[in-house]
Amino acid sequence: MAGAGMHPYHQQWVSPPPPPVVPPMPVETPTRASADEIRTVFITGLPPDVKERELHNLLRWLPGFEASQINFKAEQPMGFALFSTAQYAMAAKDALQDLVFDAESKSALHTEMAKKNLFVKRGVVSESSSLDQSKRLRTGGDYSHAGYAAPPFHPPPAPVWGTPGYIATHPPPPYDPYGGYPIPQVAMPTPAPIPAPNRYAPVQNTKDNPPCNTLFIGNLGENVNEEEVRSLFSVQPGFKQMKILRQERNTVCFIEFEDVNSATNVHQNLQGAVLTSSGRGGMRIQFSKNPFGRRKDNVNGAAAEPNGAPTYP
DNA sequence: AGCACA
Repeated sequence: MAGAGMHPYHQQWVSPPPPPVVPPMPVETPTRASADEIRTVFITGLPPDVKERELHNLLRWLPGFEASQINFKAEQPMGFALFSTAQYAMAAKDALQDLVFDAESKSALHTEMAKKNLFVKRGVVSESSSLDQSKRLRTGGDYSHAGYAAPPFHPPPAPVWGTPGYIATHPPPPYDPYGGYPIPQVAMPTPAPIPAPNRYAPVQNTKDNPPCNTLFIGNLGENVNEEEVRSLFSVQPGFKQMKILRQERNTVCFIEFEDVNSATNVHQNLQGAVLTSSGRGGMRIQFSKNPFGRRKDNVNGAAAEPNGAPTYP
């Protein structure tokens, strides 16, 4: 017989308030937020030369994002990202997990919930008068997610692969940085579907030239349709101009891009692409011996210099 | 394998 007394259940049980959706009035929320719930994500795997701005610009698109900070004191930068609720933080943690932050340095993020919440001061950002840049906190600022602009991710312009057959590839999955992360559907201008040929054929590309901003297209049939060539290349990112050159038995083509990078992408992505009007196999794409608009080097002059000293006209 | 333009 337990003399426990009365059941302590009273109507005092206030149903827990729903997550803060839209407070009726802009109440100054005291920084000591909902007590102990952790709504901060701890981020490692950032490249050593990461800038706070870079992390901030990545995070600012995530729902509920409030502020971020990087601690550079440790050997490796440690990032902290504060969200308005624990759910948002956990969703963001999952969304960022293993995200390739920097393809160049191959750095992928590792995220976990932080041990402590990121402490947000009140006026922040602009006030820290240049004393210690590393302590400056980046807050969510004014860009709420209401106006959601296009996210800063520019999916790599991977053309929808045809079936290169010789490399049994699957079409790369559409790049989704949020990976199943529930974000409001926003009508985004479909990132220019880059037409790709529907067929690729193997191509032996022996002896190429050093990368440059101009591509040499070989193995085009003699009566390939220039417009078909143009419509394929002119939509590739970085395309500047092309020149088709009809020779006796075959046709070649030069394509200038804005930079070596865009040329290199096309060099890879469209290698072996089959044009219907070509009547050959796949096209062979090489880097041009001379970039567009540059005169061929004086072959029997400068190039023969034994010490390699270039001679200028 | 074929590399122009200025």
